[in-house]
Amino acid sequence: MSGIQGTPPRSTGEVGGRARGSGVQSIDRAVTILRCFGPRSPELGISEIARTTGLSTSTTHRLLASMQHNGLVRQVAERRYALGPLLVQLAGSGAFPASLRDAALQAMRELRDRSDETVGLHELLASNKRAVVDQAESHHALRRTYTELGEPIPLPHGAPGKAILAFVPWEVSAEVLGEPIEAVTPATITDPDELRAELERARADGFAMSFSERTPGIHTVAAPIFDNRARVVGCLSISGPEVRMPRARVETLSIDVKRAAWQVSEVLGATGEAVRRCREHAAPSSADR
Amino acid sequence: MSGIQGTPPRSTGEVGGRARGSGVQSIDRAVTILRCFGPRSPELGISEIARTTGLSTSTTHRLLASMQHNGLVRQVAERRYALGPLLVQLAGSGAFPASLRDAALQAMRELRDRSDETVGLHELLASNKRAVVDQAESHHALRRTYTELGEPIPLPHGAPGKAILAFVPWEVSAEVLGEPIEAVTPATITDPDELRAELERARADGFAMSFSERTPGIHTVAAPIFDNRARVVGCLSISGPEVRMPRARVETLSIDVKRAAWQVSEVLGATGEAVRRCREHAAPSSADR
DNA sequence: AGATGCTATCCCATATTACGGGAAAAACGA
DNA sequence: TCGTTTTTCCCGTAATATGGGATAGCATCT
Repeated sequence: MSGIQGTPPRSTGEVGGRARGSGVQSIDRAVTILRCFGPRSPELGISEIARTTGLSTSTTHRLLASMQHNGLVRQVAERRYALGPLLVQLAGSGAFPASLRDAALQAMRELRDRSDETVGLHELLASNKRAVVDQAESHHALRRTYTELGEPIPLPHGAPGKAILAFVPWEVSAEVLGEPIEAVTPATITDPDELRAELERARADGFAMSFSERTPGIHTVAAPIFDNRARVVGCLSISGPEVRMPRARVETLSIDVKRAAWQVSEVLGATGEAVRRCREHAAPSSADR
Repeated sequence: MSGIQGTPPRSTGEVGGRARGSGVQSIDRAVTILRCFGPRSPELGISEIARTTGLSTSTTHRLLASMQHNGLVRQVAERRYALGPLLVQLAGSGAFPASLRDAALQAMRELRDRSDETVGLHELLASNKRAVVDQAESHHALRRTYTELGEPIPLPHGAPGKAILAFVPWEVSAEVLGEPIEAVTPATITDPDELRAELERARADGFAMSFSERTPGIHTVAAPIFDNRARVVGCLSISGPEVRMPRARVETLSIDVKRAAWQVSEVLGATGEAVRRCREHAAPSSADR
């Protein structure tokens, strides 16, 4: 700890505790610094940053100066730094997938190829319904095909709707659950309490299932997609005929859908923590109910 | 050009042509790479990046690997890179000024202190009107004071409205200009053609003036504020009594308002190029009119 | 007011880190 | 199939970034 020599050997790296070997130290460190900023601490001083990152103040100062020069951070006041305009610039530059469709395209293909069942992309509409916005069709002769692209569908019908409904803010789900549910197949869940329990389960598992609830003979798994503001924006689903989709397979596939949906969420800038917040806001804990 | 020696001295720096001395080379270079991505080229290969930045492919490869590791870029396909999720994450993390007010606060104070006249912050509403959302008052005994905070005001009335109207998409301004304009003072511009000419001028100059057009005895300069999607979101204004605000001073102050408004725009992530696009979209060139 | 931390900034000798060339490997196009 | 372009890997080199220390500016406590 004590500086005996003029210049002791530098620490071998390791700033934030992440694994070694990413290549360029300065970039790691710069990102570590950027990560210090958050909703809880939108502004930071140099030594504050130095302490949380474990860097020396000299280094922190130099990095910050360079980052400021490049617009990664800005000096919001004397001895006060905040995230810089470059980030918002790039985020809004149009270089990002403008639509959910673009963001999901690749993941959908992969998911379809892995399962060889039809993959659906569903989007939450402002009207608190959902619409199928894209599909990647299975190659089987007998397969699910979405003919109703863009058509608004009530959230309580089918796995995709349930996957979305489970993560929507509770004010919204309360509103949706307040209205009577039309039975479109014999298996449709019409009892609000039963649906509530189903949603609770979906929230815990991170996916929802449907066995002929909306279309007779079709079984579906769906997992939600989040954006960078921690809101559900839609979901991915795998659908197929009941002959190929017994409960066991549906449950197996749930792992793949979840992974794929999460992959899309990441592209949209979602973070684990953000989703946690979302989950909490969707289910007012038993405390305040 | 020919590699005579084993390792010739490295170029003295200078990647993108920007001035020297920012401090940390790797950060400069990383940002230069990030800047390569844009609406025109959302995906790039390594050698493509190396060519546009002037870096060697080795260096580019190493930097990219590190940036990918940190989420600054992502590999969208084999040999295809795009901007990474970290950017959207940080941009949406809530560490940014949530409101126009927050973003403008500092600039407003500075502008007020420099001019010692009342500075107003105006926001474009969805209803195609504007509202005063904040003010920094002059210290003079005789000064402009906004009493109507939050009140919707038609865009054709006064300098702030004109500054906004001049940069709004032309569909919108066409709609606003289609309706009759109520005269609220003798100086109000009610002739659509006259207003159109005025807007054209404001678009060219980057600011708008008003001499008792909305409130008798008050002269105002205003300059627009843009966001990271290149949309006008509002404007800053300086207002004062006519005795202190002859045309000459108004014109002088226009420089300060413009600078301050631009400063706010930058905080919101606006870029020069984005604003150029905005300007073009606001004024369909004589070609297509 | 004076004293005492704390923070930001600057400078410098040092060697660690990142550099670019070159070559192999892999993908692409013909 | 072969030639070309692009990506990846390795390595010796020195340029680059590093951390310590010193200075000066603030804020808080006594």
